[in-house]
Amino acid sequence: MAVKPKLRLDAFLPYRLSVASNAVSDRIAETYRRRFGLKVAEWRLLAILAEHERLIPAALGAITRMDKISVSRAAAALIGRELVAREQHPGDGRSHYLALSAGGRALYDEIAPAALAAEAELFGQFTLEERRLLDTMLRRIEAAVTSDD
Amino acid sequence: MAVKPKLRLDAFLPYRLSVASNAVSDRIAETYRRRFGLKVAEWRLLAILAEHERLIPAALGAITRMDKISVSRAAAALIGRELVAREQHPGDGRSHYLALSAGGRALYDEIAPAALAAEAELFGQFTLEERRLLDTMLRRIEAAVTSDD
DNA sequence: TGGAACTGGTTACAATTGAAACTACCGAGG
DNA sequence: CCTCGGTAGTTTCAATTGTAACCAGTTCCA
Repeated sequence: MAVKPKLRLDAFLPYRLSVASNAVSDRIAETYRRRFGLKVAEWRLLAILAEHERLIPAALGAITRMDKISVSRAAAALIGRELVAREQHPGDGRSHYLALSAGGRALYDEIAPAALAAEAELFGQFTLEERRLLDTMLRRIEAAVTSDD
Repeated sequence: MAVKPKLRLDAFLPYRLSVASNAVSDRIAETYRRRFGLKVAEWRLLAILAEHERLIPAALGAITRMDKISVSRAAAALIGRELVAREQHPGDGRSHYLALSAGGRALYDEIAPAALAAEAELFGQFTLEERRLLDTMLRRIEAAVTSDD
């Protein structure tokens, strides 16, 4: 007869994942907020725009897995602080490009080391090998969720 | 000269962790909500109370890592549906015990297999060994965050 | 024993977030 | 062309969440 697997919340992987992730997010969000006045969503757009020259909001959403409302709001906040600029989209009048301003680039250059330092503090206990493994596992989990929905 | 580590959001572990965790949480939360009308916080209290006979709200908070307001609200919802009952606390008049009612137990018995099935669907691709490794890594991350704050 | 400081839990209000409707625009088919 | 279905992004309104104040009740110590 099959063993009936018993549920224990403490050993329930979705729970463990959530607790660990929230702990990390809270900690890092606090850094962004206190030191730079940015929310996580805003920081993500900044980071992606730093890697991409210019993008339309939909592309930002696809890359960061944020829904379009969140992108819209985060972008509005960044534009309000003149960290990001809007540019006309030549091909499609409904959309527009977003790109870092000089100030946005400067802020990013300041945050990036802080972000890497925070990561190092939290994940420094892991070997490079372990980090790679964790990265791979997290991507596999993501794939499992998004595959069939 | 040292290599200057460059930040790429896609490879940034806190980001990967957050994306994976949110994907899993969203998926599972949807199950609880649609099928049982429970929010994640309520489900957590239910699960812990199923393992513990009776607990005071503060203990529930400590175990589930929820703050006392969330515990209070989730408990109120469960009591409203008569899934959980309040019992007097003999020693301290400010507090009280919470315990599953018969209905709460019955609902839990129904949800537990669904939760395990959801876990199996998302993490079934991992070997037992890998799951143990993931669990350990997540606990190490948690410890790193909570150690020095 | 009688405050003063503290703790557990709840409540009230503000800020954040999410869902649905809306506006402006595009693009295909008649 | 010109309408109709669809898409990009924004706005509005409601629900959720977080923060701060609050009310017992308890503890400590004069």
